[in-house]
Amino acid sequence: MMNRLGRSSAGVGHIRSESTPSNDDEEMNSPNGGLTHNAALADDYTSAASIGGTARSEKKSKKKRKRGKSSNSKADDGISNEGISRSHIHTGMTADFGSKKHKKSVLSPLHLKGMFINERTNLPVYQHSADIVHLISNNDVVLVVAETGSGKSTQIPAYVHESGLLKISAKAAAANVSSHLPKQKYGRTICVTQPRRVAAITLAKRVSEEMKCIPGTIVGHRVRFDDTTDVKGHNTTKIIYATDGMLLREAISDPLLKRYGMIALDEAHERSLQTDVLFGVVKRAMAARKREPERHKEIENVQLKDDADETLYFEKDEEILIRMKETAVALGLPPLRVCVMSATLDVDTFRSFFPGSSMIKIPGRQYPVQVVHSDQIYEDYIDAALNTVINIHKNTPDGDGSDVLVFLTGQDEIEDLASLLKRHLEDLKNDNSVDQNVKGDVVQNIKGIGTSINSGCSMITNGVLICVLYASLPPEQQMLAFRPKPKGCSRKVILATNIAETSVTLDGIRYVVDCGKHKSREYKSSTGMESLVVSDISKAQAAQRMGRAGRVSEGICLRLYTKESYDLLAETTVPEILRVNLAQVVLQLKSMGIHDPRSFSFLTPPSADSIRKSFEVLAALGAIDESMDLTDYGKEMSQLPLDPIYANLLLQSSKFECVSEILTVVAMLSAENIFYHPGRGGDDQGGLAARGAAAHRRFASYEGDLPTLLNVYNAWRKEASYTRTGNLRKTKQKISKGKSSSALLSHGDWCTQNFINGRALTRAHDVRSQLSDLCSRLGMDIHSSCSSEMTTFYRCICAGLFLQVASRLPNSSQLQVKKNSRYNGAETIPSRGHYKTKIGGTIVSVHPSSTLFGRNPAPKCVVYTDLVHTTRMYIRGTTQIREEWLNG
DNA sequence: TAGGGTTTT
Repeated sequence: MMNRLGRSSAGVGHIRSESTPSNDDEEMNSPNGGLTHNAALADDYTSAASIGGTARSEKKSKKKRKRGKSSNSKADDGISNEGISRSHIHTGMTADFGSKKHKKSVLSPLHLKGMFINERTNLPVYQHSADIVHLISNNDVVLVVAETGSGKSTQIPAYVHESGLLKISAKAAAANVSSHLPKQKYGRTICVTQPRRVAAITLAKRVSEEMKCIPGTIVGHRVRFDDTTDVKGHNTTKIIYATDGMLLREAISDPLLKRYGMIALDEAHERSLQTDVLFGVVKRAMAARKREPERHKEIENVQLKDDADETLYFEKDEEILIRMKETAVALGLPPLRVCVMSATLDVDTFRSFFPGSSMIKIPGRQYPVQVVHSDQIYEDYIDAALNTVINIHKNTPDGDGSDVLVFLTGQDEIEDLASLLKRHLEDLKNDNSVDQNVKGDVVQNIKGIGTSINSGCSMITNGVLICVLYASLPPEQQMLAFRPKPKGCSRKVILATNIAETSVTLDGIRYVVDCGKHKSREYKSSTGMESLVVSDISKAQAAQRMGRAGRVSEGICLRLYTKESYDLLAETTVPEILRVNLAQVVLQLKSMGIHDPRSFSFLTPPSADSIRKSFEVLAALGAIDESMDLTDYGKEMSQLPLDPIYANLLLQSSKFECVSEILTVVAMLSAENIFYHPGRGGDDQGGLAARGAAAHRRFASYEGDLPTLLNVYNAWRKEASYTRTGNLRKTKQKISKGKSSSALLSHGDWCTQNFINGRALTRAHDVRSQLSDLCSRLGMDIHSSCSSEMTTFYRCICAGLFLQVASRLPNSSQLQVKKNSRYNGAETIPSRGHYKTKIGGTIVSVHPSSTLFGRNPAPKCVVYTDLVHTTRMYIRGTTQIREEWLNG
């Protein structure tokens, strides 16, 4: 840390302005056709650019901005070079229009009902509204490539709805098949899927307002614990914004997705696990609802080997598709239209997945962002980030719209940089003799967050508010980054993980500092081992980070890596489906009637090994039988929105008569980040880390982490009924209607005192209620409890997690270690404190966050919830068991 | 001796 302080002159001084990239439209975010927000900002722009420190870069940046326009329009044309249907931005015409003449270029404003007509017609997407509707009406699949701010997510569903397209096609379909059918009830609704809850909720709200309807009538959202659709009756909501996981759930009971006439898969470029699975599910439904009687060529991406079983399964899947088609015909289902909405141009992937799809590109409404790469490779990017931020602060005007967003990989780095920045800003203050009273004023002016200023890592120094932002930070401390700057504070510097890439939006950011790294989860199916590794981001992520500087005005993105390093980055992020344990996905697919997930049409097929491993787990849990068919038990498991391991644990609890306790444990495991661990990295004012640890110790169980989670939940509930009895009763009523309890059960003080994440606990509470309902429906007695008879509880944990057992190694033996490992050249180390996993035989240690860490004597045998590789191999979520329980 | 980010009838 000290060496960082001592090297304050390095950093941005070495960053030079890059010449305009001529063939890379990610580099410059264009001013778009007809929208000019940029001209007036030229002065600010050059002064900001001068942080490079040379007259050369100033001149270049002016030139660059000019060239940026032309280079971008070139890039737009470049799309058609991808071999996709040609799309001209200014007309929106595409070759897929075929012979039909296309006259109207936009929907008449009269077509747009409700409020915000001006706002709606000013959006870039409006210029293409008629084209989009036309494309959607004439193609099964339309790919809309549009950057942030184009209005695609709010407008396209509304255009389709307002055009009456789905009504017409439904009627037509009914007429074609059997005219005696009553009023068409299928295929009338539009579903827009989102990877995140918040997005689904806010989009639905916004579109309701725009269409001047009460939320839940024509437009509604459907996310876990919160469903505002169909308030007026059965299937009355016509535009549903749902999380993709929610639509996936729906597909389990209705693989034909009968209700929907169009499904829009938004944020497709993010390639989240659920969106990826949904691609295949939607494609299957589409194939089944297609009107042409082609029956045998629908399933693609099949890699058949000379294996009788696999052929058998393929035939089974084909039979199922034929049955789905028969159902679709019998019900008169109209064809399913699909609209894929993506911000990046990974068109080859989408195109080969949906052959014959057509595409349209719409400009975003982003201000241009100048990208500056560093001219050297930094070994210590925290140091480089520190100096870059200090240089920005010293050399650019502050005030509104001058905030800085720094992307780092994790909490430690963030806290580290926060304390370094604080010290440097204090030094600056002493140098510049800034008004010493400012700091005091500022703290007084932030109402309701005084405690966070003192207790967290966020702080105000020299008129600069340093905010930290990462997922496990309690919400009240996250809020600091979103609130307007307090009086007397001229600049905000936000230090964030990739939570700020997509999950949250921050206003007023002008400078983005990007370290070029992120932490990502990887999964090895061979060992069942997860690892969390720091790795390079992709170009798509770099563009996403850059875009955060151009939301409200022109911005600057400073990359702490060279242009050469940038060029070597992968184009897109590895899809999640290639990086995670697929047991739950495979179970879901099986329960949708897909016999062999290897024949399932994945956008990017996961490795056969990964699927085989999932099969092994499902077989071991009894979810599938020898012929790989779903068992009754497997069907029950698929009803529970849990990883199959936990679904099994929960179902086992009936036998042990401790359903109540296991419900709690499983719900707590579903909610991440229950414990808040403050201030390890930064300077720890008032011994926060120690206070946090002491608070957590009060809940610790001698037997391990799962009983500890039980203790936390029970303590929280006790607190809840003690302080808020009235509200709690209300909450229960609310939950029974399927609504979230988060508004009423926060228990902020209790959580703060105990360093517990209140939001996570509230979520666990919601999950628990949902799981209770589901268990009741499965005929379980949800009130069955072992009360103080904890041995039954541990036996149940053991029966549920029997695949995740590790035994202590004898203390006397020695372990071989790899050369150049952290053990300083030693070839063997004492085996003390090490465990060996029962399956896979991996040598692991108990994770330091576990209550069993450092316990003396260490338990002989444990079950664990996670096997992770970080700095070394760890088991987390450990609980002591007796080995003999494993046999019965 | 240490936890990127989502999400599920």
